[in-house]
Amino acid sequence: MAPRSHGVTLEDIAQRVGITRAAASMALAGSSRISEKTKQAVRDVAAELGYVPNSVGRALRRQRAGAIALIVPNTSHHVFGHTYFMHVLTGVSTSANAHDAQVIVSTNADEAGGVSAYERIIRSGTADGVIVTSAAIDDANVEMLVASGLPVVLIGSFPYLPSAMSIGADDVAASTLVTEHLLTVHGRRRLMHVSGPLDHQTGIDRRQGFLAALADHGLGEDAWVVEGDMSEESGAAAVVAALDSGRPFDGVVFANDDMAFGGMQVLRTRGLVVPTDAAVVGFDDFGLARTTTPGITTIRVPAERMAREATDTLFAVLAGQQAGPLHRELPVELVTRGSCGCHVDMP
Amino acid sequence: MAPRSHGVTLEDIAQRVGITRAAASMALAGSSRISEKTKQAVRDVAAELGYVPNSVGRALRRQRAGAIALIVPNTSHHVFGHTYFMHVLTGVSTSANAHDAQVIVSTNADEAGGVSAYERIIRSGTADGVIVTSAAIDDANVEMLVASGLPVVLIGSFPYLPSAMSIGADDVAASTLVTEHLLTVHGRRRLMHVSGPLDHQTGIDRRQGFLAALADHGLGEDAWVVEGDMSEESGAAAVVAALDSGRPFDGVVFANDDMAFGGMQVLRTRGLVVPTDAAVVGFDDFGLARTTTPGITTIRVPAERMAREATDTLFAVLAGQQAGPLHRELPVELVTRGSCGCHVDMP
DNA sequence: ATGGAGTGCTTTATCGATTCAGCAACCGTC
DNA sequence: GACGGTTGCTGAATCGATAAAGCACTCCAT
Repeated sequence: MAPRSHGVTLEDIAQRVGITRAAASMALAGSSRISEKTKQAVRDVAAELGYVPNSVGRALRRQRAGAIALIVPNTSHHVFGHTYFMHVLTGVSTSANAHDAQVIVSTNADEAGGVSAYERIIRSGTADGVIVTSAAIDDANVEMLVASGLPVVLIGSFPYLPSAMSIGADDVAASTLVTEHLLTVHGRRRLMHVSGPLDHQTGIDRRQGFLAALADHGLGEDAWVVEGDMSEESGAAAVVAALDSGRPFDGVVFANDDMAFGGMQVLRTRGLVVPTDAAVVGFDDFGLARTTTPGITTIRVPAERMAREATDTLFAVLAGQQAGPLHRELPVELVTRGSCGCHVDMP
Repeated sequence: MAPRSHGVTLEDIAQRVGITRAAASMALAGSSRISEKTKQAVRDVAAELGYVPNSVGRALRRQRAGAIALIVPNTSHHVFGHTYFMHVLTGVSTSANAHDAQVIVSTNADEAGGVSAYERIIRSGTADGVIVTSAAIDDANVEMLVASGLPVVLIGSFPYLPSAMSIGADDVAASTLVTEHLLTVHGRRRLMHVSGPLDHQTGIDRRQGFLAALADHGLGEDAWVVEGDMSEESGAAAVVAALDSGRPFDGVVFANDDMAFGGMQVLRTRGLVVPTDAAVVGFDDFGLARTTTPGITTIRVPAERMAREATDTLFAVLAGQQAGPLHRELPVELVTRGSCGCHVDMP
């Protein structure tokens, strides 16, 4: 690559003002050891030349990059192409802006050389800390990263990593809540659950919430759970298999909205009406659930807020203000729409 | 902030092997001036210590950051929360990964001090080049950035910036294509167009395409165009106003899918059936159009590919392989669904 | 045996910003 | 008028990696 077009350095300013780099630096930093007259002169010249401190030189000297990384494991590829990620990015970006830091978005694409992207980005000094989202349970990299003592905050729940910092949502309670809704408000009794992948805590917790609700109603005996992968296709496939099995059901609790949408399409194709023949509920409310017909009753996951608070926490760690491990779970909200029978859409 | 936990440096390796930093550096670089034996020793120690080159030191010395920035103007705030951005990020990220570069995502949030975020990020050496997306026509920062000679590639069409590099889609032809579809295939004659904001080239071009199609059919005289802002709400508002005006129409060409969705909801609320009473077409196909009922006939904009090619071009510029200005327009594709009358959805 | 070409490293300088120890000049004070 | 204290800067070192020049030493050809 060709070298970057040369910028204005402190040296340029110093020469113009007739002082040294060091003095110019102190002047711009507002040191009390520099005369007001010189400070003003330096500021004037800096403005005139359009001086912007070279962040690389500064980072080297200060031993911190002024940037944080947002890492998305490639294992959960569907996540990167998902609306969820936008919310996360917005939250991370908002917090980072408030802390004058850059955001580096990184996928865990290259695994060569035994050093994971997680480690590489931190050890290389490119970023001062990391936000990790949608990590699988068996992702050894996350464990390694947390164990290494580098500043990391995870988005999600990681009960098997007690020393990690994380901000999640109360998936279990939320899933119980939405299942209860079908049981209590709509009197459904034969529910199926299409779970997320069970190597993600989200998949486990949402299934757990479903099972807990059934148990509360004495329906725990023969709970019906099918594992999906959060994709629209897997939701559709689960419903196809359920219909073909002949086992009756009057409601389906999907672990996310994408699968719920896929399932609803199959139901419609088979001539079944949602919610009359089968009520449907989803999870996430990242956008899709609002736009389908009928709208999908779901749990609103505050992804942006989770990301923002995770990032705020990361900056607190970087500032030395956050000591021990910390896990927060943000409250979620039930959003009722047409798919459960609550609101009848327009004719 | 507390200093970053100290990493392994070349000095550590050099000491262990019994050579100097410089030799260690050359060894890892594979220089022919270092004996095979020493090279192997250095590689072994580097692996053992988990050495990762400090990207800041390297960037300072090499005078390039090894990172590019993706800038989204805050003026078009709705864009950041839009699915479009995901596609762009995916494309940029893919190309950057292939070039071993980091991606810095930046909003143009802070405008303080007269130096725009655009300039700051480049002048500070944080990024070697910039991808700018969704810039408004009157965004002086983009002009300044392009004029400064810094490596920039724009996503979109910027006919008023002839010296800029850009990759866009042929919005005019595409809009003509989808309008033609309503005119020719579905025999509609009274079309309304809800445009995007006319301070974006996209808004102008899509309107232009609509008008051209009407003119081709001798309907150019009293073309009906309303300006929206690409939001669902503005699409809804445009349809409300149209219905209330009493002026009859049998089809609406929206400049994007969000507005089409908003419009369709209003039509349904007013008891009108899409496409029977009014055909609807959108633009973008970033996800929404596929999930509504009926599905929205639209133009598929290859956002990810645009972003990928824009980023590839940026790297070509950085490598000095791309000289003159360049503007490419990628082909778009008509995707027919239920909202125009082409496919009847399931009962 | 002597100059030229390798070979394999070391030394030194550099990138830009920042920090810390100095060091003049000047001030007031007893 | 010598002395402590301030004011306002300079000089040098540092962060980590790397490029270029330099310097021993070996080897081969003439």
